[in-house]
Amino acid sequence: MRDATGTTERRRAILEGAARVIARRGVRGLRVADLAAEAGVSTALIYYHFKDRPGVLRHALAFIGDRADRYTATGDEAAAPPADPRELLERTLLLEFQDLPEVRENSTAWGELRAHTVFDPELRAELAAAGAAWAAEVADLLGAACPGAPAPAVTGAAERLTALLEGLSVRWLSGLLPLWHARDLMLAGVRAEIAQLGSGHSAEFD
Amino acid sequence: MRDATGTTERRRAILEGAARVIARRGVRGLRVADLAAEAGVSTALIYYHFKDRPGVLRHALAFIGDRADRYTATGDEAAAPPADPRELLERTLLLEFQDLPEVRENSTAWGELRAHTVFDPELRAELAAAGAAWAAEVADLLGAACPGAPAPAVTGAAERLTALLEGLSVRWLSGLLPLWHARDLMLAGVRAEIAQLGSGHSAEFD
DNA sequence: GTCTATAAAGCGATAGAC
DNA sequence: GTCTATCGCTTTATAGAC
Repeated sequence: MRDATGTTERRRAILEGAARVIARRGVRGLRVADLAAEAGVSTALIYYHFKDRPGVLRHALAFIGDRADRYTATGDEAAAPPADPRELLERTLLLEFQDLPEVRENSTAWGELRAHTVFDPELRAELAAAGAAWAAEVADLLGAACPGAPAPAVTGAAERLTALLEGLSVRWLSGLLPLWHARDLMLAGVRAEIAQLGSGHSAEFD
Repeated sequence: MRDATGTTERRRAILEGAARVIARRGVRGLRVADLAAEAGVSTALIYYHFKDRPGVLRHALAFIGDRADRYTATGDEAAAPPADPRELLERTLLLEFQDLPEVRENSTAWGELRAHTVFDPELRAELAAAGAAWAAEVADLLGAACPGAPAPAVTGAAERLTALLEGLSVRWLSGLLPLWHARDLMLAGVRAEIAQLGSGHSAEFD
């Protein structure tokens, strides 16, 4: 029995365990034996399904990326009324600042993926693609919030907001910044960028 | 023979090697044997000088932190004329975006330290202290650039700028963002924050 | 597909000579 | 202070039974 992504249930259980172990110990702290214990299987089964440790990592990070897409996308159908574009943007960005296991797992894994790519370019392509998609989504929302702003300025602002988000996220996850403070700083950052875009000067060029 | 910091030359050579290895493989990728090869000494000598692997890491990170202070501080005496506060701020922040071995080593180690603290709080205190000092320095420069701005708004803007800097830095170091683009985005971020501070609205509160 | 058992390698750390 | 040699634990990965 396979689900939509072609993943058997056993494989899925292992990948869910991997997400939990990565959130707890990091990508580089993941031990195959720990993962086996977490998922309630033998180490041999993990090698059977994923070939080797890098294989586990690749699939786990893809799995985590899919999950993130899903909870990002459900902003549409869920909760509150249409709302204005700015509020929609703020709500989307704040989705990353919630003290829920799934959000922590995704954010932690994402940060790990970035940090790991500094030393090992192997996953760079996937990271670039996912990051570009995410920045484009933010740019769309931002463009809707600032109808008159020139496109390059909007793109730049979106890149800054996603970079800011990750800078704040790692501070929160490492216990250096309380969650509420991270959220406040994120919101203020959005407002500063929107004000700049609305003022008619491009933030990108002199 | 000891230098000003009480470090023998041999110890210093090992720590410089550690900075290089950390820049190449990360804090968690540092192997004592690799470091020994890099520094041209035996592994035993490393244990003789630094007791164990965490000891190497502690001293290496302190060493790297000192070096960073030094090149941050030399902005005063060096190069160009007094310059206005905004330009001084911009120059200070852009110091972190240079393709020089020492800067790469420092930025890489700093990012590693942050990422590592997500999973191991052991170094959290040092990280918090260094981060707070850095944010305060940025806040001072920012305050000088925006004389009328309320202190809490300046503090918040400084926190965002340091978070943005690290978010951009990791993208640069992982090869996802060309250096010039990271620099442009950083400058635009500074300008957006300054514009917001100058406009009279606090970015921190509604 | 899944397990138990184990080989093989990696790595931190120490002993002891010089 | 510095080296060579090695110990012992941890971790990846495979063999082979079921």
